[in-house]
Amino acid sequence: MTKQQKQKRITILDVARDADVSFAAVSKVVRNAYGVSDALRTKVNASIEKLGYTPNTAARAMRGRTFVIGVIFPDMRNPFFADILAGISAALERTSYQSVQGIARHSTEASLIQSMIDMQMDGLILVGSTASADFLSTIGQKKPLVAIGHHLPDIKGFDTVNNDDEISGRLVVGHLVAQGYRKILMLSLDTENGTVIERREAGYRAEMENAGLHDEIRVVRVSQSLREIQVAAKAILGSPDRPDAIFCWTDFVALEVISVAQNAGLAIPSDLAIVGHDNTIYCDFRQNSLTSIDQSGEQLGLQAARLLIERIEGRQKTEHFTVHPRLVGRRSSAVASKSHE
Amino acid sequence: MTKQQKQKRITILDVARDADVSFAAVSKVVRNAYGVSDALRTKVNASIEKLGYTPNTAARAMRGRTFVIGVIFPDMRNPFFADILAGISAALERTSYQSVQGIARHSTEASLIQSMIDMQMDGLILVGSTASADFLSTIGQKKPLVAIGHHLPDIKGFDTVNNDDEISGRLVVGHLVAQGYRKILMLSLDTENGTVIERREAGYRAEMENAGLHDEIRVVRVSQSLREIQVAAKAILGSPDRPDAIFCWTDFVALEVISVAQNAGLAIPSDLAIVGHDNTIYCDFRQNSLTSIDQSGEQLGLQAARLLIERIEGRQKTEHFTVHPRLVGRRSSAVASKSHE
DNA sequence: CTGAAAGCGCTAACAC
DNA sequence: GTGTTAGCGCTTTCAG
Repeated sequence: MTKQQKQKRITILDVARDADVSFAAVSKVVRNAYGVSDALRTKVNASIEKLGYTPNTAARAMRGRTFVIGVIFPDMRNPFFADILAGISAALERTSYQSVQGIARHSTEASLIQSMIDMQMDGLILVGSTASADFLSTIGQKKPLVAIGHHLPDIKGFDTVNNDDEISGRLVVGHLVAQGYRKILMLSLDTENGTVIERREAGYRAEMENAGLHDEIRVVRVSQSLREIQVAAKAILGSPDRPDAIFCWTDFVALEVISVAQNAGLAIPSDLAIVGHDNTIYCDFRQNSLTSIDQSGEQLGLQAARLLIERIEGRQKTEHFTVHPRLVGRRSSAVASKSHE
Repeated sequence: MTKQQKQKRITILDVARDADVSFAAVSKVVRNAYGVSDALRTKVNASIEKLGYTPNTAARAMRGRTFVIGVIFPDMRNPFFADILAGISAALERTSYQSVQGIARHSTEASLIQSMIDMQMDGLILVGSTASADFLSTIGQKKPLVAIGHHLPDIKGFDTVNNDDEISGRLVVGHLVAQGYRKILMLSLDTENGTVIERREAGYRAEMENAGLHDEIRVVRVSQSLREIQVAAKAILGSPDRPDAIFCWTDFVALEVISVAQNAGLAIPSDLAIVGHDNTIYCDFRQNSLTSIDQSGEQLGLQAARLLIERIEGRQKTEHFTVHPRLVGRRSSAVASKSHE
């Protein structure tokens, strides 16, 4: 044990002594509880300020709320998640809640969820969770829970916030068809429980049918690994019936496809159009100029935080919130180049 | 309060009852404490397994360690941080410690640190903190603390892990000079307490002197905002004495400069060479082909976690660890194009 | 080797 | 309006 640990921290008792009131009075002031006079409040607040008191969250956790919520991401590399977090933070700013984040891949997600529960967090936001709806329902029974990007029908026991991914797929195909592309392939994610991805694929298929391109429907699913994406992209671009457009499930994959296509000597967008998803900050760079779907991560995060707090404060009924995507056209799909000035 | 909160969780008492031993015995088994028979241990572990018991971190926190450490990042958009986190996670995997993350800009950093202390985390790793050394020393007195990317001389009271940023600067200039560039400008960060950046600048200056390019030394400092970077890049590239090479303090800035340069009709690397820093995953894309400095984020994270745990377990003496950067050459600085196959 | 007992700092009834 | 009191689940002496 280090020497540091032995230092005594300022507790509610120190404040009470300093302000010359009972420690219960201090607790009430801190919690904004009912039944404290202004005089007392002022006096206590002065002492809190003077001593630099902050409540011990762990101790709070043993009796009631911690005012901490946990946010779990599947990885930290996708800049889209930063947008979601920005939305969550914005929503939390006006409340007394704080958030901490955790990063967990599929295999470690359950244990991270458990340890956040063990830390007595008041609620959880799961972003792009690959856990089953059943599992999440079980957790939802124990803790307020909101899932972003997990939209099976008829989910009960926890709230969800989602982009309308079917529309995403439709928008992309509609756009590409309008630009004159026909052989449109979707490069999708090979996931355990990819409900978001499934909807996106469904939208792609539906709109392809709609455009009379039934025979051109082609979906290739690969993992998140850069290596596998590269191999798949090369295979697709090297095949005799090469597509003339590729819709990638997320921007990062699209950027990799651009890279592979350029290495193969293909011109974008004349030989090949590429569309991504999430409209991350990299899309706008001239060297990428990537057409993408904007699903407003900030909105998703904002709504998730709102729903979670409602849950924590007592709502029982399940709610599902949907945001609507829009397409942002850039050069990678033959949209007339727009000046950045 | 939601209904969920009222559900009773499995406690040490339930386990004790099930295993028919005292609850103190269970505590000892869980903590791997000295003085429990194998028979008792087996019995208790069976009950723990059977009941699915996990210790309540908050309750633990009130008496001893939580086995949770907090990691604070300045933002979530730089993929370099993901590498650092990967290193930390790898180091923690073989221990009983877990980590949670927090994201804080300069103005919210102090309060996030405080709330992690309030949550009784056993230690803190600060990545790219912009807080003063004094402030961090104060915190270091209360909690084990390791800072990554904060290398003022003579720091006491907390450990640091750093890339040798002076060498970074030297490597870049040396490389560019070798490639025939002379008018090398550094696009740096305008930070409150940019000690990492200052070292990098120092290396740049030193090597410029060394190469007899004293008169070409030019450092431009801008904030992290995309808008400001853009404006600065345009100004630099539009000026009459445009540099023939730009060293950017981080890859993201370099990518933006590539974008602006292309929009301005400049060819890379013939009109302009660009070098980044951190060797993030985007450097390798054909459309960027960005020469960059690799400072091994994973190594930084690994060492930071190691030092932190040593501190938690009792080390008093301050330690500083340094890793050595290397340059990864790509097309943006005229290195012969390498095939990706 | 095992168990009993004393809190850690706080919240929330409840009593004054 | 304000103070008293009883725990929350656990770790950690200290007796047995």
